[in-house]
Order: sequence, then C-alpha cells, then structure tokens
Amino acid sequence: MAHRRRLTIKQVAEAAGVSTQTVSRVLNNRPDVAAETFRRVQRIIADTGYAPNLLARGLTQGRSRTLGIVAYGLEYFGPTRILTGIERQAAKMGYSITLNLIHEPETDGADSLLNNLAARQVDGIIWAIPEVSQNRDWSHTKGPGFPVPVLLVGGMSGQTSVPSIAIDNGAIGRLATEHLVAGGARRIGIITGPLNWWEARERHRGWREILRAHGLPNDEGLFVEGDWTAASGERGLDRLLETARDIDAVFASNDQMALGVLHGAHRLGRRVPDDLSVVGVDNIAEGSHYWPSLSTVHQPLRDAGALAVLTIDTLIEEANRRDELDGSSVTPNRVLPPKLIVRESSRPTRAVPPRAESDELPYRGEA
Amino acid sequence: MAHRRRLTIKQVAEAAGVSTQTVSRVLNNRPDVAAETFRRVQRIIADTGYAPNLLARGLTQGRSRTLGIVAYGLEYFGPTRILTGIERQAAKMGYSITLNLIHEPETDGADSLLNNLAARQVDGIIWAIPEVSQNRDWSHTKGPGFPVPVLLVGGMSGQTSVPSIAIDNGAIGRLATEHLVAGGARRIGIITGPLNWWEARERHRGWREILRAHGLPNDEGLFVEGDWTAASGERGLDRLLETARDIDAVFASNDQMALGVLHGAHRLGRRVPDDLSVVGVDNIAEGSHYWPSLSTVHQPLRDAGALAVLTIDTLIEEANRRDELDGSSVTPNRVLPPKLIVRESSRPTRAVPPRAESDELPYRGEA
DNA sequence: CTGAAAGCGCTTACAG
DNA sequence: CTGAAAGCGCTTACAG
Repeated sequence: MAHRRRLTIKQVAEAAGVSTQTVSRVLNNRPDVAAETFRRVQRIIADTGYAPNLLARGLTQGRSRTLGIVAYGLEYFGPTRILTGIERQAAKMGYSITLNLIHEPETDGADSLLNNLAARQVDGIIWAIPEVSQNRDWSHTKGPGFPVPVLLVGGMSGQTSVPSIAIDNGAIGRLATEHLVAGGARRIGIITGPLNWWEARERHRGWREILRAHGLPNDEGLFVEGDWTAASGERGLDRLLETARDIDAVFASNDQMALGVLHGAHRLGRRVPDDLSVVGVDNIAEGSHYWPSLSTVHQPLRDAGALAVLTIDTLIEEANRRDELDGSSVTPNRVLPPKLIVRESSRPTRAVPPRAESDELPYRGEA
Repeated sequence: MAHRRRLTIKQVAEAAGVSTQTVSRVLNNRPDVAAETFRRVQRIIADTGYAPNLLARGLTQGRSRTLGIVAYGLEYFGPTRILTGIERQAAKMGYSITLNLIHEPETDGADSLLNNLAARQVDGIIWAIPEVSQNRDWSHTKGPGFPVPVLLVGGMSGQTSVPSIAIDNGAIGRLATEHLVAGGARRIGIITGPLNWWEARERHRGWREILRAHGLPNDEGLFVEGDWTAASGERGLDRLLETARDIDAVFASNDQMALGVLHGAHRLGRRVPDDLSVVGVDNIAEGSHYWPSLSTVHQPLRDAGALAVLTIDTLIEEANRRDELDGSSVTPNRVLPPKLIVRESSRPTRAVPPRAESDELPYRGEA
C-alpha cells in the first residue's frame, strides 16, 4: 500500500487549466470567479479529493485556526468535562485543538510549554490547570507581552492578570453547608481537598462562613484534609469521628471522597442520612447509584469550557485588530455559579432553628 | 498589553550578523558551524526568546511531528485511559497531538475527519473509536491509498486491513466467568453492553464459552442487554431476576453497570457475595470503595495507548522510507491480554465440581 | 474575471 | 565553515 503523494494546488490548477490563484479563489469561496470556471475547478477538486495544505495556509495567513489546550488529570471528572466543553465549542467554530497534558499540577514547565505552543503558531491558549501552590506564577510575567492570548479556565482565583473563567468555589462550600444546616445538622465536619489547591481552600472557606453565620461550631476537630480520593474520604471520616464523635453531617469536597465517607459510614453502622448527612461535589454520573444516592453540588464545567473557547476567540480577534489600532482592552474574569443537587444522602430541609439556640450547642467534642 | 510580533529567523540572523542558514544550522544543532559563531547565535536566541515557526518548518520538511487523535466519550473511563497513554508517549517522543472528539460512535463523518486531519499535515492518525455497528466501514476503502498512516486502537476486532491495537475482549468474558464458576456459582447471568458494540459482543461470547465448557446454563433468561450506565445495570438485575430468580452471580460488562447491580442487590436485600457474586470490567478507581468492593477485570488501556504511538511512529518511518524503496510492509494487529482483579463482591475460589454434576442443574427458571 | 509576482518563515542542496 | 538561490504550498495585493 504505497501512500500516494498528496496533491498540491499547482496540480489542480494545471488539471483545470487555470492559475493557482484561481484555484485558491474557489477554495476560499471568493465571488470573483466566472461561474463556469468555478464549476470546473470544483469538479476537479471533488474528483481528486484535493484538500489544501493547512500548514501552508496558516503560514500565509498568520493564523492557524488551532487552539493550544493545556490540561491536567484526565483521570478525574472535572478536567474531562472542561475538555469536552472546549472541544465541542472549538469544533463548532472551526478550531483544531492541540492537547498538552501535564502530569503534576505543580509544574514548573509552564514556560517551555507556552513557548512550544506559540512556536506551533496556535492562535490562542487555554490553560485548564487548577491553581495549586505557586503554579500560576508564570501568569504575572508571561501574560502581558506574550505573543499569543492566554485564558485560564477551571479552578483558580477569579482575579488574575490573565483573562479567566472560574467556578465560584466559595459558593460550592456555602451551598453544601447551608443545605446541611437546613436539614437540621448542627455539627458539620468537612473533608477538604489538598489545601495547596485553591479550589479546596475556597470550599473550606464557604463551609466556615456558613457555620459562622449560623453560630455553629467550625473548629479544627471538624476539619480533615483529604487528597480527592475515595480512600482519603474514608480515612477522613475515621479521623473526624475521633475528634468529633457526635458529628451529624459531612461535607466532602468531591464525590469520590463522599463515596469513601458513605463506605466508611456503612462499615461503622452509621445510617446515612439518619445518623449522618453527606454531601459531595461534582455530580459524577455514578453518584445517583451510590447507596444511598449522593447529594452533591454541580459545577457547570462543560459550560466553562465552551465559554473559554468563545472568550479566547474574542481575544484573538481583538489582538488582531489591536495590531492596527494599538489600543488596549479589559481583562475578562468571569465566575460561574454552582448548583445544589439533593438526593438521599442528606436529610431534607427543615425549619432552621433561630440563631440564639444554636449558640448554645456544645462547642467541641474532643474524643 | 500589546502582543508583540513574533520574531523570525531573519531578525535573529541580522542581529547575529550571519545568514539565515547559519541560524538554521544552530537551531538544528548541526555540527558544521564555527564554535564562536554557534555561541553568538545561541546567545541571541536565548536573549530574544526566539523560537522557530513550526508551521514553516513542517512545510519545508514535509513532516509536522503532529499526530491526529480521534476519540470518543471522554466521559467514560476507557477512552480517557487510552488518551492519557497516547499523550504521554507522544510527548515523550516529541509529537504534538491534535484532538478530535466524536459525539456518537456511529459516526458517518469519518471520511471528512480523516481528510481534515490529512489536510493539517499530521504525520499519522490514531483512531481511538470503538467498533460500533458499521462505523469501521471506512477502513476498507480509506486505509490503503490514504496519504497518512492510520492506526486503530481500543475496542475493535483484531483483524483489520488497517493496523490495530486491541484488548482481548473475549478473554475478559472468559476471565470473569471462569472466576465466578471457580467461586461456586452455577447460574451466572450477564448484563452486556449495547450489542452493536464489538466489545460487548466479545465479552458476551467469552461468558458463553466458559459456561458451555462447564456445561452450565447460558440461555436467554440469563442474558440482558445494558447500555454501559449504572442505571441500566440496576434495571438489568431486575430483569434477570424475573427470568431467572435463582441466579447466584452476575457478570456486568463494565464497572458502572456492576455498580448498578450492587445498588439493586442492596435494595432487594440480596447479600453480595453470599447470595450473589458480582464482577465488573474496567477497574475504575472507585471500585475498591463500593460496598462491597468490586471484583473486576482490568484492561491495559494506557499501555494500549502508548503502544499505539510507538507503532504509528514506526509506520510513519516506514512510509517515509517506502517513498524511496517502494516496498510494502505487513499490517500489525496486536491484541493485549486483560487481568482479573478479585475483591469482595465475588466469592473466593473453591474446588470446581465435576462437569457431570453441573449438567443436572435446572436449565431454566422462567419467572 | 484572471494571472504574474512576491512573500509567509523556514530548510535543502549547492557553491565556494 | 558560510552564504546566495531555490523551494515547501499556499495567499495577498496588484495589473490588466
């Protein structure tokens, strides 16, 4: 099976008895071609299956219609959702996608990655890596002056010097905790993600805010740091029960850890939700088939991905126009709201007792 | 923040006081440059942060060092594993990846997708879409003669006219069923994936083969078609219990459906594994935290992805050499073996009773 | 409506 | 060791 040589515009032009420009005009659907010529060229293109070399086209137009995507952790739920949203919208808009996966979110390879993508002449870059430790430092130096527009998407603090699309992670914590309080819970533990993750810190903050607002305990004994895995959720429950035997609810910062909590509760004979309410985050598909089915907080990640593409497209257009106008533009920072999904793992809403009463609850139950 | 213009080789050459060829030599690490010149050029490259335009380089070299990946269903476990394997190996070998997602596996857009990828001058294409219905028909016509090497990976029949890397799905069914038999099960139901999927049919075939070999029942009443979702697994168990009330084991063709079965068993008060053994397929991370933890069959999907890149690289090299030699090569079709993982949802191995005895089991328990 | 010329940013022979 | 010339496959002004 000899792979045949790819056709060029020259050969098509010859076959049609016209110049290459005319073929180019047909390819780009320009109006200024005689109808008869247009048809003749078109027929030859169809017959030969000719397709223009997009590398060459990109070279002349200074535009590749390719987006560079940097992502992390396809084994997790969030990143795949964002990526799906990105790909779908990109395909819709005629963009190709160049995918780069990072193996550790705390990468220091950001610089070379961005340069490599720029060298490949991508029109824009979507950085879909969660903010962990100092892994965003590059954005301060690299953002302005970098030859290609960059957009951050996913778990990061909303206000950055680089345009960004984020989910309101503080609201995630507030939504989950408010729901647990409304269900009558009074000692609400939390199992967070790794605290070098911005998302984990924000969800924790949301939890604390609501507990404070209701005058409920939110001390150290009600708090355990997990690592997003189900195993850490199960261990986390054990540790919570050591420091606060009488907890009546747990906010697990993702569904995997919530699954670990359900598993642990089952093992320990604590009934969910009667003895213990549980809420997770993410709304993974399996959650409705856990036992009991899992209450959770949904993040509009696919929307975030799609919005990222829409936004980067605008930024690309702006950058092109700016070459002429040389004006500067605002840095869009959008934050999307999460949504609570109530299932069977949490007690349904009751009347919330007045604040004064909650203040009298025992503050800490050291084991 | 005016995005600065990208530097070109010409500007670097000027700054260094040499010709562009000399800069090119330095960029490509050619030996035939005076040490002093080499250093001078290198310094300027470092100072300016110049990076060569890879589109232009690809155009002259007729090679983009880009791989086109066509995948489906990032919301599922398998595809993300394959993709991770592909990306990792590709990055290691200096390939970029162009990702195209398909929304329905039964696409008829294969042709235009392949053409588009070819137009983007990818060096090779990895087709990571499972074989569903007739969605592989293109490979007969498109494979040979197509200007870029194509490799199939994932769920497909091993023997194709196009090179392929597959998992032995028949072995998956045999492994799971043999294990259930070894645990003492005698009426083993199956919940398959959609039967227009090759993978689903193969797992079903493996199940039937083992039951036959042991003289165990494998009639219609023990068989339900699912759709890979946990919900279909739960419904599937209900239906199995209607037609075969006395089943003592279920082989669910993926872990999600197995989760549905566990859920259903819990609801119906059937103890797992005492009343009902359950085995899934995939070895998803959460499986060890289901209740009880899920026995399953692992597929080496990441390896398959990595092997796919290694193989396509060889094919690309071969194709390049063949342009000179004009020889033809063999079509590699590799099949990788799965691995059984035993946890708590299935009874541990016992002595298997002799065949004669099993033959006397009631053949069918119509509800 | 159509084509000859020039150029996008590189690399590949070819000279010297 | 280094550079002038040509070319990769397109598109963009510019003529006519």
